[in-house]
Amino acid sequence: MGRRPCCSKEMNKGAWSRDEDQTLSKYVAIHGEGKWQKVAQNAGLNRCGKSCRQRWLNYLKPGIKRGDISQDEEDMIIRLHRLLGNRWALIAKRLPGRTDNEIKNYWNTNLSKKLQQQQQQWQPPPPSSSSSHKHKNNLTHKHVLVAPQTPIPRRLKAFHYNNNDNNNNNTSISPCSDDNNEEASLTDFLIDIDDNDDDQMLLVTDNDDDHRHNSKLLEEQSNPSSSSLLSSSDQCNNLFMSEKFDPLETLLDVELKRVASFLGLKN
DNA sequence: AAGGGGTGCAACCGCCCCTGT
DNA sequence: TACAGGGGCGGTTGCACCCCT
Repeated sequence: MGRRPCCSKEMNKGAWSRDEDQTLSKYVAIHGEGKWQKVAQNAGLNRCGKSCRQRWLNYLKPGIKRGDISQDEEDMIIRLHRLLGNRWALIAKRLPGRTDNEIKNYWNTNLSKKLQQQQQQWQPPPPSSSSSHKHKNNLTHKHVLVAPQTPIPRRLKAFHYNNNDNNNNNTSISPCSDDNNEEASLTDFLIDIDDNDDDQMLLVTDNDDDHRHNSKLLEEQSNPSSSSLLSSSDQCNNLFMSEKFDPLETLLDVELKRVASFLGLKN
């Protein structure tokens, strides 16, 4: 017994015509988004509901930007991808007007190639260096791309809060996964490209100050009234149960401040 | 001019999660 | 609690276009 296809074979497929775009745009403008199966039916589009949704969200929705990804946006994509892996929807949320599909395509066609090139070309600068080093394709070594070393579980539900050593404040937070074999620490991917002038690229480890700083931020946000008296499992549960707390969002906020600083942006 | 290979990107596919019943 | 359907998401495909020979 195979899976039932979501669309009949008689549905239109392939590129959308201008008429179809107009029909869909008009319908959504009047009735709003959602209920995509009904959109397809009621608007008279011989298209799968999913196809309508994708067309609207990726191309027709007002405010969508097309092409010309700026250097700043590229830097942001690189940093976010390092943080999140292939979670394009989350990355897209941080880039106004950009869609997950566009970012995914941009990564696959441009950035992944740069990654490969840089892994071949980049060599660590001498320790005493005080300026950025230009490489081919005009990237400084500050822009070195680093792929996640461990795949992130496709969807995270919560984070484990590990308090390994209370005396040493050696705490860490890692994602909880449905599949223990896939468990990975999000902070494993936090690679800090030094903003200082010493041009050192640092791998953030469980013992790193930045990591502890991020973990502390997570801890404080999840439980402002000091969680130090709670057990690890209680703290994990608190993170999980808090409606307002989104671990990835929080890590993103921390990371975005660093990116803004890195790019010299004030806001 | 032709055709073969490479590239970019729109769109499809299928898995997973959430929600309603 | 179990199930079904819809929606969200990431991976993959297929095609149009471009460039090179």
